[in-house]
Amino acid sequence: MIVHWHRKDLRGVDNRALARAAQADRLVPVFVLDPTILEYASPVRVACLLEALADLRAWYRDRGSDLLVVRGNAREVIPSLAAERDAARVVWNEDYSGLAAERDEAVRAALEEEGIDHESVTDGLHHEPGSISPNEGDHYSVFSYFWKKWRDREKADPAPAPTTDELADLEDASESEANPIPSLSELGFDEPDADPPAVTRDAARERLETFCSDAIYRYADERDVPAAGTTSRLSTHLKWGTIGPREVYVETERALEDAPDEDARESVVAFRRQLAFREFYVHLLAFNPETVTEDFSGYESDLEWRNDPDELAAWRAGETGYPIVDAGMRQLRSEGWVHNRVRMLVASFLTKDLLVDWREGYDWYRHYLADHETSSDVAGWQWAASTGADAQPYFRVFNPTKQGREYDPDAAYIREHVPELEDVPADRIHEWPDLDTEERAELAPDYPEPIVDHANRREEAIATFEDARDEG
DNA sequence: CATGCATTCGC
DNA sequence: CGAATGCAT
Repeated sequence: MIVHWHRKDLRGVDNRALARAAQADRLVPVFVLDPTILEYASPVRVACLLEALADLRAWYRDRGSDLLVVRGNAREVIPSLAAERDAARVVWNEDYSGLAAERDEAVRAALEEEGIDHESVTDGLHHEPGSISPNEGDHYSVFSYFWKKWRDREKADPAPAPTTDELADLEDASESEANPIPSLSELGFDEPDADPPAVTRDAARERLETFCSDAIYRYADERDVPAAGTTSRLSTHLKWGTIGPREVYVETERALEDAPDEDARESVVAFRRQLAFREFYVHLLAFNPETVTEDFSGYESDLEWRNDPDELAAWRAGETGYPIVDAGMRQLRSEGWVHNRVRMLVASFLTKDLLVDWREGYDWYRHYLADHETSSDVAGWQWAASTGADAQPYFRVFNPTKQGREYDPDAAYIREHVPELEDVPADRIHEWPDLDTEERAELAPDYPEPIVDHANRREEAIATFEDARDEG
């Protein structure tokens, strides 16, 4: 038999390593709850993980098999489990992010020491790092060139799910009873603040099919409007692997065929472009693992971050007095998810207006986002901070007031997340930082005063970045 | 408000 | 080869 080690591929359908192994021998699926990995987790993410595990276990049990859930260090658990069951091979799907890549190297070494065969394949993205590259060098650092090649390259079909016959019969295995999926508190985590949508196969398929039959056709026009609900919301499923990238792409092909007009077709392509962004960032991190903590493109001298603890606390709490910033920061806590335009805008506010080191923002996202991916979040934060691979110019600073007016004209998104402003008219909300203090107190006595003046802070930020550029 | 990246052009 | 071009969530 072959051991399939599940990691960020919590599904039986469209799972490449699983499908390949199934052709060779009976499968024993296993997931390892590794304390060294859990150290970097957070309540909301562990809650998602446990839900997805329970769902996957049920999927296997429906097929007369089971998912073994083992606690311990993967480098010990995987070889010993393979040896105990006399497995011919251990297979898994690649994870290119820093910590996982290190762990996998250690597991490979341990397996080799035991003389156990192993194999890993690319599954979480269409084109693996190194496969899309410029004429010279191993990866692109500018997205548009990457996109041209990604878009035109042929995509694989979804991988078939293993049949009942291909799965090891684990129905009576005492191991299954001996390794119940632990609870959040058993793993030492508090209940999360957020209550994110279900991380299950049914929820993932439902989301994908709903999105690809309707909203995808308006995606190009509406994706930047947080109140419109036109984004796919597939990020959490892609992160945990409750949906496979090939499944998603196939639905975009169907959507393209069914598209009513040229605008709708372009909209489908606009969505694919976002799928490509995700893969672009995986490549960037795979070839630049140090950028998890280091600036991608450094300035001549270190950036003089202000790092004011009170301002950071206000940003975290969603109490900055800038309505759309606060809406985003509160959505983060309540949903474990934030609309992407708002992610960019709150990131700009933290790194530019408040001049707080992007790593602080990254850590906060890492704690609260159910869909946190090292690759996407590091790249996103560094882009916002103008330290990224394809950084926005340092002098480009989001204007939170303009962004609010432009993308949330009716203030529906703001009001949904900032109840203090529920009864304040949209035009007042959008000019909030420019109103008189008395008027603000009258309109929304419980809502905070703006903690900074954006115009001043913008100037100061640009000056700070210029200083870092010139000296050295 | 710049600059660097990736490609294509021109010598 | 270097210059010119197009372009950047």
